[in-house]
Amino acid sequence: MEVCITSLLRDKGFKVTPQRLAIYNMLSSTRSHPNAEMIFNELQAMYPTMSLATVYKTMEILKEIGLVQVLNAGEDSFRYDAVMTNHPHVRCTECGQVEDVPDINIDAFVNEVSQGTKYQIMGQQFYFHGICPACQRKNSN
Amino acid sequence: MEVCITSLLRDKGFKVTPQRLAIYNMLSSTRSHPNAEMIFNELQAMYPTMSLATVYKTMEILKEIGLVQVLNAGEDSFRYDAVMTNHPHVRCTECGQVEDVPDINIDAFVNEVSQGTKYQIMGQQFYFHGICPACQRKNSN
DNA sequence: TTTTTTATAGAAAACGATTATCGAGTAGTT
DNA sequence: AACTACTCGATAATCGTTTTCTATAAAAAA
Repeated sequence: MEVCITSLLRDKGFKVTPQRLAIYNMLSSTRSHPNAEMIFNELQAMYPTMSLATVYKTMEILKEIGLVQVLNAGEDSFRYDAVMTNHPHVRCTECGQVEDVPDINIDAFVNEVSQGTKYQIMGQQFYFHGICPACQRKNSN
Repeated sequence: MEVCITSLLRDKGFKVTPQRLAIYNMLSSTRSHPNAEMIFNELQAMYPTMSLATVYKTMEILKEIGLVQVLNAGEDSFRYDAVMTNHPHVRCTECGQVEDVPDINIDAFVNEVSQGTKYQIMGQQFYFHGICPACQRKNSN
């Protein structure tokens, strides 16, 4: 991982800095699909001088070199995901958490759309919203 | 249509105003999935005193009474659609236009996800991005 | 290792979409 | 017509994100 991001950055003419490694490591070791502010807060303890602008600029670079994808789950801020495989996400409308939708093969559906439209399809994003198990339990009490 | 929005507004305690009718009529007679500013610009000629804030406030109400849905196609602004059936959208990454994906039945796919997750699914949005026919032609020249 | 070059980090300001505030005016009711 | 509550439009505020600028750190050159 470390090697991967290091060489990828260098190859594209970007410098390898502690901040970039820290941001990518934090993102690739969580499943919470954090937004910029969540990443910033998480890194505060270890990197007290980290700037929110640095998070944004780093995400821009990581997106450019293909290490993260940007999620837009219908909120007012963007979330980031270091898992680059194309998978649907589901957001809880009560607690706001965003999770992966597991064990779903989207290829057949994507192919159907690709063939049914005259667009040259380059990618897609699927977002579901609903109520997560924890909030369902909370509601039934 | 006119009757529909009029009674729906009244039933929910909202007043029927020329601005609200104009905004809804404009939205329901286009396929361009405009954002607030596009709606505002479109109505400038007929309603020169229309405020952008009024567009936003009206969209909030129309969403609440179930006459429009909000689209989030990965841009920095929201788009609006007066067609309430759940259908995928595709955005051209070159010219930025957003179109409906026609003739696609998403029910089977939605059901598969609903059963595969522990969430109580309430809705979903599918966005594709690619290059539209016009831009493909433009590129090949 | 030292020097030189160039990109970067961080602070602060700028930006843009959206929302809130408020006073004057209008819709719907009596 | 009169009354009440809601709404419009102008403006300011908000908030996520981007830009600007300068000291500094990373990489290259010497």
